[in-house]
Amino acid sequence: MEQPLPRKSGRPLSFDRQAALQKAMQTFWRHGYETTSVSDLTQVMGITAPSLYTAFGDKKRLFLAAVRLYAQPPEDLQAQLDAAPTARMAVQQMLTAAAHGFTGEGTPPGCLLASATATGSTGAAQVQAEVAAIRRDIIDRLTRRIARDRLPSPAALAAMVVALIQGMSVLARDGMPRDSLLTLAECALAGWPDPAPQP
Amino acid sequence: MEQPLPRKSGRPLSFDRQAALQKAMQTFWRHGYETTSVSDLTQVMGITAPSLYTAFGDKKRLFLAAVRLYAQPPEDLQAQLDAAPTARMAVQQMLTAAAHGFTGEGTPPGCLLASATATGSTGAAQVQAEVAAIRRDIIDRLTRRIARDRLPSPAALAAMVVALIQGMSVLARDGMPRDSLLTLAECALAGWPDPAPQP
DNA sequence: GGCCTTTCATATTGATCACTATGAAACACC
DNA sequence: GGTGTTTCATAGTGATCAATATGAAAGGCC
Repeated sequence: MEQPLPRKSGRPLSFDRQAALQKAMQTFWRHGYETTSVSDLTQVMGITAPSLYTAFGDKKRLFLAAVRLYAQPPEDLQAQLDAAPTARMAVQQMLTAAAHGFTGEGTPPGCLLASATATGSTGAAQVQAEVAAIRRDIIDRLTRRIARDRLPSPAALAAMVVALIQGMSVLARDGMPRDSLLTLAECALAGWPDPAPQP
Repeated sequence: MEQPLPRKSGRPLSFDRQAALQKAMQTFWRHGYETTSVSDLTQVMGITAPSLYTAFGDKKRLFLAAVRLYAQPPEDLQAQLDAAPTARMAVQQMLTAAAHGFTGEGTPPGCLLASATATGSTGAAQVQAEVAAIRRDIIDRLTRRIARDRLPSPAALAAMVVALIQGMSVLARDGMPRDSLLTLAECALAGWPDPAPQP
């Protein structure tokens, strides 16, 4: 995190920085990056605009901090992929987690990464690119995991899984219930290719 | 269309209404609903704000007109589904068309329906709902076509296909080339269930 | 040409946008 | 208590938002 080092002196923060970031994340999650105003953020975070700017820099940096809070760290995903006995089970785990995460009771529907920067003005191109890089990283790691199992066309399979997850976010936002998303994922996994015979 | 009937008298329109709507659609397609300003629209449509408002009502109605211009009319989709020899081939047709449509040379990447209202402020809820209704209609029609082939869990299969298409839009926006999207779709279709034996 | 209807270009509306200048207030340290 | 540092609340910055008021201009119809 780029969290500034704790000051040696001066008036202390009057709010919980992490809790405020959590609130900001949920708001970006529900309403998107550009379609969330700083006024929305200060209201939900319970702080004033100057406090927001001194604590987080600006709206863009606050969003990126929210993304880092939302997204699973790359090393965690890698550990999950490595720990899974097969690529198929790793994918099943990812799909199930997505179905649950996109339909949480206390959280907005869908996936922050899928929706928050789905569109934007030209000024938001950099933020969009950073989120796209996260998706690419996920596809790359999943591709390598699938290749380890010697399945055919691992890159296409990995891209298919990520596309499916991002699309599940759209349907979740449309109101599709968790059960439907889970059976949907089950259907997709039913067609997963059989492992190649070991030499 | 809610296009107003041609006036009997008065000063004629000085611009091509359909061409202007086409330009507006492309802009909403690239930059989204709320993240496209009326100023952006007038600039790209080559008309002034009062002309836009007299010709299209307001920003919301202009967007909905752009959506109707973009989206395949329901009866066209139904005709395609009915004409396809199997549900599998209908799905293959949809996925291929998506891969091509999301990576057109002269058009923005991705799918207008998938991205333009992916997020938004509370004031855009109605517009989001109208786009969601289009997706639901597609899922419903595809479900019935799959059920006609007596495949297992047609609703889940249909939802999976639509999710995949919406996710392909995300990857297309990330810059994924057409070939990759096509092989991705091929992978998904490889797992399509076999038709049940005819009684 | 004169009348009616509609669209035109110009200029603006109040609201909201992201962001900040200002000075008082709250802590650590001496 | 005094000093230095940082955050606080208040208020406001110019820019841009969606949407319009205004009156001139352009056509059909008589």
